[in-house]
Amino acid sequence: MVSQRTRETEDSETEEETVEDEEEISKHEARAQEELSCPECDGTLHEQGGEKICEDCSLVVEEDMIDPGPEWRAFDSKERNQKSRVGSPTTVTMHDKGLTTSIDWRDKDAYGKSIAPEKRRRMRRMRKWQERIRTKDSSERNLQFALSEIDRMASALGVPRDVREVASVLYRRALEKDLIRGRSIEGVASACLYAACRTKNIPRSLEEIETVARVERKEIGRTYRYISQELGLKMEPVEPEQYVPRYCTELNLSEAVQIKAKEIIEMTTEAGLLSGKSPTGFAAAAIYAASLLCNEKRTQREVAEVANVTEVTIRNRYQEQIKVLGILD
DNA sequence: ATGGTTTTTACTGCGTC
DNA sequence: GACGCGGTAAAAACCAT
Repeated sequence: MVSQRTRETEDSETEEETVEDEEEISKHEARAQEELSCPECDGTLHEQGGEKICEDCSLVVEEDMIDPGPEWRAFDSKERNQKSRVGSPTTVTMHDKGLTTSIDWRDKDAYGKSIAPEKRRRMRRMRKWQERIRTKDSSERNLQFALSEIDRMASALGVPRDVREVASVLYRRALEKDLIRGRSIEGVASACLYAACRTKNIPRSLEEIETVARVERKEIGRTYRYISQELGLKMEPVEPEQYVPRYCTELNLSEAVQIKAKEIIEMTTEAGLLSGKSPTGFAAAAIYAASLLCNEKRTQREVAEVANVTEVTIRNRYQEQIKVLGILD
């Protein structure tokens, strides 16, 4: 009831020196994107949340893209030179951040010559210990399993890599703070992924997470709330707009409907209808209404299906929305 | 634990194709 | 008659206290 949305400026830590370089980077990105244009209207494509979206008509051109960019961030050109690149980048999605030393099993030296017998014994011992250290204790194995689970689920949902990284970091922090105790690894991993999606503005609803997770929604939600509180994650409520492009493409609706739906959401949100309501249902109702207005009607059932809400919810939101809109138009 | 709010479940009636 | 749609009541889920 009091969940009126708080528009906070998040991440307002803009340091002066970084600015020009950030610009340079974004210019570079823009150039890369200009080569591609929308098949429908030749508009510029814009990458957002693992989806390629046309800026003009909001058509989702490509989903589940692979993020080819570097996983590190460069804050100035010096740093960028340093970081780009020798060897594989470190990644938090591996339990040892991919930094393991691996010792060859062959008893040969760097020139391929056999190693003297007395050294061989030493090598063998080192190898053994290396393996022991790699998966040191239960928490390491725990992490290993959890991170592979996060990766599996993220792949199944088709979320980009940076989200997985965030999820991995969250899991590590949860583990450090000993928040896993008494909870299933699966549950915490799912919750971390859900949280990561939200922080990265790539909305995947709990329902969607549930389809790939091995735990039920209730537990994911409960665990999510717990860890987000314990880790001090400041989450803003999900904006209904974020669901619009995905739902619309799933329903084969045109860009006009998307724009209309977003309009409806904006106007009705102004009027305070969103407060306390589920963003998915809200978006679904707006899409339904927009589909009617644009003569591309979809049934309530169809919309309800893709949005994972019931028709009743759509009806209720829809009624409220058109009531407000009726006064306005 | 409790109470208030929202969503879901289940069911009914009405109009249309 | 099947289907879409609107409405309702009761159960379930959710959330803050």
